[in-house]
Amino acid sequence: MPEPIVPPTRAAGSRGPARVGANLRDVAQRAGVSPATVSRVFAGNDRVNPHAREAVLAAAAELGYVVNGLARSMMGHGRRFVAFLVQEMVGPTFAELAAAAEGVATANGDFFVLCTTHGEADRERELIDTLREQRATAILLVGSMPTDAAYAERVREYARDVEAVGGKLVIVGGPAQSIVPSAPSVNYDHTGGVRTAVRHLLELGHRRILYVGAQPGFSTHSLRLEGYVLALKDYRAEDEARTLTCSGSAESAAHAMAEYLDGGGDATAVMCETDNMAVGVLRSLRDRGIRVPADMSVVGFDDMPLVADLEPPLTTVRAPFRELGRRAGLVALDLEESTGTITLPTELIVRSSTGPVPVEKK
Amino acid sequence: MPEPIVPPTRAAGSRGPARVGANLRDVAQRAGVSPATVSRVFAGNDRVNPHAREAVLAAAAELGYVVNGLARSMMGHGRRFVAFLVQEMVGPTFAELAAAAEGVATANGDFFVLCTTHGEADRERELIDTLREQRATAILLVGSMPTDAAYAERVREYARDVEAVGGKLVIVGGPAQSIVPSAPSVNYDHTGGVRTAVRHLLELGHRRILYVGAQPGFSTHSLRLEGYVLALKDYRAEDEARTLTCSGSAESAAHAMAEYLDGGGDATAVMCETDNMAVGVLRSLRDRGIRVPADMSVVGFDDMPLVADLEPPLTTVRAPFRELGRRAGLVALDLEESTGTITLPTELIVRSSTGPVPVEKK
DNA sequence: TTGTAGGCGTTATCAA
DNA sequence: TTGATAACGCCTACAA
Repeated sequence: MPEPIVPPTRAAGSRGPARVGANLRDVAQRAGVSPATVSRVFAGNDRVNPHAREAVLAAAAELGYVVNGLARSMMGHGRRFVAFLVQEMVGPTFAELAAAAEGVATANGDFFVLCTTHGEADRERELIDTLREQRATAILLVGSMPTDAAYAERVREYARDVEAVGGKLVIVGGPAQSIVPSAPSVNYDHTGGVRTAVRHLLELGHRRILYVGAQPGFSTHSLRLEGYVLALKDYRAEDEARTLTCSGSAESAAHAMAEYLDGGGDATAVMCETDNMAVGVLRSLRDRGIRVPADMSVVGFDDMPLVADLEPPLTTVRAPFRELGRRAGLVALDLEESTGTITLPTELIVRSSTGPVPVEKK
Repeated sequence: MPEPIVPPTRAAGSRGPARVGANLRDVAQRAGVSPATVSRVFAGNDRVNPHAREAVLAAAAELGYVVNGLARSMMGHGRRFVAFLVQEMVGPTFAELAAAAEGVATANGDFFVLCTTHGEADRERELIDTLREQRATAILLVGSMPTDAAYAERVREYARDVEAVGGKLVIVGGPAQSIVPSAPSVNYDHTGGVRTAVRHLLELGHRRILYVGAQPGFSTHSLRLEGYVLALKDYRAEDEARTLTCSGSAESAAHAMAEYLDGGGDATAVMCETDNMAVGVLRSLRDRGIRVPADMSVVGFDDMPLVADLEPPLTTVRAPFRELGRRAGLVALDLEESTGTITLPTELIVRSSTGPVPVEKK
């Protein structure tokens, strides 16, 4: 007959927080061994008498004992956790990137914490401070970032502060070169991707190619725009450069494109900084009866879900978001050594939204 | 002239883990006060002499002191965290839902931990155990779940175990009724959404309406299919029921639909369990030159991004994922009281993929 | 208002 | 192999 289960003993004259559940000492007492032995059993590797081990396990089961991970962490033996700091939890880039990084962390028995900054600097700083309090193993700073010197200095400060509490800052998908000597970064070839896409248009005979972008002063914009400029130079067509700026949403791109067309814009092809903007551009074109690609070619960037199902299916640049997330996770948890910048390649996916330049417009 | 900064003192004969950074005692010593005073300064509310406070703050700054959140949590005064358990970090439902729940947690100064189960029961159990170790404040079990009794029992076990360490289990977007007496649940009206959509088709004159679904034995399938059945009954058309099953991806839906059509299927409209399946169905229809909605009407569910940009724009049911996430976060952190089931309404978005039944086929 | 002392739950060391 | 003891960094009741 099993003994009645005694509620966890509360130390006499206790003044600590209210206890919930049993602790290691409770188990030890019930099993008739010392706390150290119980610890050894649950830590795993240590040699402990099978007889004692069994007693401990039985007592633990009866008491519903669950190791306290917080206490373990305080001793430096707990699970680690990586934090993922992103502007918004949306867009094509987010899901795959996060999923891959999470996969690495979880597979390693660690945690994945998700935080959104909404692009606000104050919030970003607050989140980093909070994460420092919790002794985050690593912080992944993800996405487009301001390219000015002030922000670079800010990031160096983040890195310094995070390192001061034993953490690590990793820059993901941001500027081309790490802006912090001590912080590793994982990135993909924004510039090369756009360059290849624009060269594709040039090879089809286009010369008057419009670039539709957003967020001047941010890394994604600068890097991708640079690809456009380089491609034009490759074909000695730099004089034909023309650009349009919008806020980044499909709506804003549609609006900007409409204005461009109504203003007599003469481009025969459009390179969009993101698929989202390409969707807006396509809308605008459809509204005006301009056929794609017969009258105008359109290229996007990201290869987000469903763009292959648009009418016409969108030609776009695919970035290796899954691999990016995986590598970022690996670097964050010191499963892959890296101090510099890792840059992953991009790939042009040619579908049906691009075609030869219209003859009458050549 | 500032005194040289002394490295954190390591207790003589220390045997604990390697220390990193300064602790409360270091600050106290440098400021010439007791640890209790420092604690009071950083805890915030306590009354402490402005003079002493200043000294403490100065010492902390010099030492780069950062409160140890882990130690705080052990005392029951740390930040809390809610864990989000989902099968996959993809799909239309995920981003908005997670973003909203994260927003609630972060706004409250708490954390948001993300875990994917990949639909594996073992992994789910492991994750919950790990989360119990870390004393998660709440665990959000998100998405479609098996409808069998064994799984219900399993979830009851989860709830019991989580509660035993002071946590809380919240069921989000799953079965219609909470399957655990003690666990609150937050859901939306799957059944009503499909029922309204199918009634919309019936009102347009359709009778032979095909239902395309996935994952029999899971809650999302059962609940949505039930809406289809009810709508047919509403119009005394239950004899016209016909269903198709696929794995859930657009590809599988396209394949299933192709087989249906090639087999002489005579439906004039299709109700798809998800937008993803609708995309596949549309592909299949386009391949065969079947016009939508002239020859066939199609309805989806989820209103995922871009379905308004398909050709034709998709009629679909929108679920309030953002609100769902917000409420789930609120309930998880006890910011909203709820023990039963919260059910949010859905909305039919009529676009251009649905139209009157073709005359010759009536 | 401040300091002292004891406790939160764990693990490492050292002696038995 | 086991147990006593002392950390880890923090909070709080109580006394001063």
